[in-house]
Amino acid sequence: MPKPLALDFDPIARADELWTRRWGGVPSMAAITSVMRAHQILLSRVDAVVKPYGLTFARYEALVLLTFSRTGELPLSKIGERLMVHPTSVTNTVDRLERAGLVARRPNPLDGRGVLATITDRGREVVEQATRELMAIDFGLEGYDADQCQQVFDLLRPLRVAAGDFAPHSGAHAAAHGEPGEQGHGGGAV
Amino acid sequence: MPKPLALDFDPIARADELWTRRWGGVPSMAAITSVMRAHQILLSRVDAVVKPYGLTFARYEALVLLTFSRTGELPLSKIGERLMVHPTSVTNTVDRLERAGLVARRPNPLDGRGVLATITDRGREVVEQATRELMAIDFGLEGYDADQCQQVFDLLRPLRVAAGDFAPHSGAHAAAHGEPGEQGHGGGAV
DNA sequence: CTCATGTCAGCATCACTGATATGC
DNA sequence: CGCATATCAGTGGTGCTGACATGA
Repeated sequence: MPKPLALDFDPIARADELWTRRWGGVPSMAAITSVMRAHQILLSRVDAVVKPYGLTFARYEALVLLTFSRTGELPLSKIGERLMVHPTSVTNTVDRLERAGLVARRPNPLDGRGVLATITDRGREVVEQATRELMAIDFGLEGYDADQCQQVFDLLRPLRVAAGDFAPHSGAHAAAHGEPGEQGHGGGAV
Repeated sequence: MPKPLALDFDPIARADELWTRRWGGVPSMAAITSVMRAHQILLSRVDAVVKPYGLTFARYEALVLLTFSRTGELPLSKIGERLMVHPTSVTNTVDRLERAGLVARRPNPLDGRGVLATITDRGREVVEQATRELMAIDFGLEGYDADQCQQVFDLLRPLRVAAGDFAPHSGAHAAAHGEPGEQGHGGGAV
């Protein structure tokens, strides 16, 4: 469980030393590799928790998003927009959830082209349970207090803004708050 | 290029509001989704830069690692260790690089079981060029100054330590420095 | 007609499991 | 012998392009 500790030094720090000698200081290299590795660690943790429910973190996020809607259903296009995933990925995600009996598809009565994904009762149960478990491990961020989590959010927010994810409206309200989301790691920006 | 701005609100911030109402405050949710999205943005940026060279960021990292070794060659096992990727992934990565003529394989003279990956002259040229381009865009972190990059590194380091990536040796030396690395997003820890 | 929505086929990358050959 | 070093086959998840049918 402790995992033998592969290295006796920080590989990112080590690489930076060599990098600096060769190409000069590049602080962004340490930052991006840190993000890459953090993503990998966190994803493997949450995926492991959610796996027994036949879910991946991406599918879990979609399910959560549905519980956030008043009626428990959303057009697939909305899902893709909020989760920032490619339309074809939404189709795929909903396919899996549907086959697992966690959501159902039905035509959008307001738009003949569209399709609504509706969360089922079983879907709601699964979300509740999985969420409890995920909260129990702080979504993989055990050891990080509220302030540190807030720092992560604040620090990475400008990147999302720069990528055009959303318009940083008037108030820096949200930023000064630090609020989690059901969003994700889906489609490509930039 | 500016990308129409999909949303007029921060989806992560929005989700947190709803999340808080439903399950109570969970600061880690905003943090993890921020990391997920940041990973996606950065990866798409660097991959785009490196693509013309027939590389992915993962392969680029492996190539850089080779240039860091005195002789320009490393056992595949070492590569996997430093890049934190699964052995089978290393085989795959080296396969691609070899087919592209950027590295060559040869048996390890010191260990009959092992294989060395050696960077070729062309591999060195490609690394130089790709690196120049990546540095020009700050590895996707344009807009982040040295201090902010350092914060990202510092903030995520405890997570890597907790995952058992390495033993945080005596001095907080490295941490107090903030150094980039060629590391990555390979195999799973935890 | 143009545009949006969703689906499908297909391709590339990647992580991992399990089995295997080889050598320490 | 047990263990380490690759490799190979196969699976699953994901992301994207291109093409398409349908309807606003």
